[in-house]
Amino acid sequence: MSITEVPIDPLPRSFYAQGTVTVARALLNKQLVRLLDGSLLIGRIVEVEAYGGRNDPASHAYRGKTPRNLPMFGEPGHAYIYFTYGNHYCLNVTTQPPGIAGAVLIRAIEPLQGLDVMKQLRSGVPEQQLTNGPGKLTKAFAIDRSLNQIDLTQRGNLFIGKARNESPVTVERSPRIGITVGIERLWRFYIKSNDYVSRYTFKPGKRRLRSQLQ
DNA sequence: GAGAAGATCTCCT
DNA sequence: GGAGATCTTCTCA
Repeated sequence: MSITEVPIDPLPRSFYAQGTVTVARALLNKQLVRLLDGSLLIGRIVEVEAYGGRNDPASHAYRGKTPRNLPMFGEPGHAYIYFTYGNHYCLNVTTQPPGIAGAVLIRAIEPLQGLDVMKQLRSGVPEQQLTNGPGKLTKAFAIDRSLNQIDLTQRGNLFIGKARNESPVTVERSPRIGITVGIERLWRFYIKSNDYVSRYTFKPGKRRLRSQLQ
């Protein structure tokens, strides 16, 4: 399989240049495409979270520009991939015009193609748990920092496209998961009753003090 | 330079 | 449901 044979066209830059919450909602039901050593991996996006800029205390961009969050301030439609908790990568797509921070975290996808490769990369976990979490999906799709800032509007090794026969879905919203601030905003969006959504009960982040660990 | 926190996952009880 | 693993990033002195 070469990249030109993939039957999905990348979403245009104008799609990502909209408001972050608008893009987050619109990304549901779109397809995440990964070309890995000749294998094609495809998953349907079923859960996302929107993160803003200086006005969003839960966002990496809240305190301004840093080396890590630079992609959030750049051109829309690029990948922002960061490493967290010493173990996991998280995949975001950048939104908003250059200079205005915004990104959408891809929290869960439904595997559609390339399941054998995903199972290998995830050490044979059950199918339903292959990609039902931000750290899980990046591992199943072999997404790491080498793909940070990649242009998702081009037919590269990673992009997001629209299915030709996209069926309508019911979207639900909730507070974002794993954060301790900004939980009053319902900026998490997911497809109702989908088996691959990471969780259906809201759980805020836990603030752990080192002194409490000892 | 040191200390603290973290957009998570998995194992164990 | 709780806690440990693990290490990058950021803040503060």
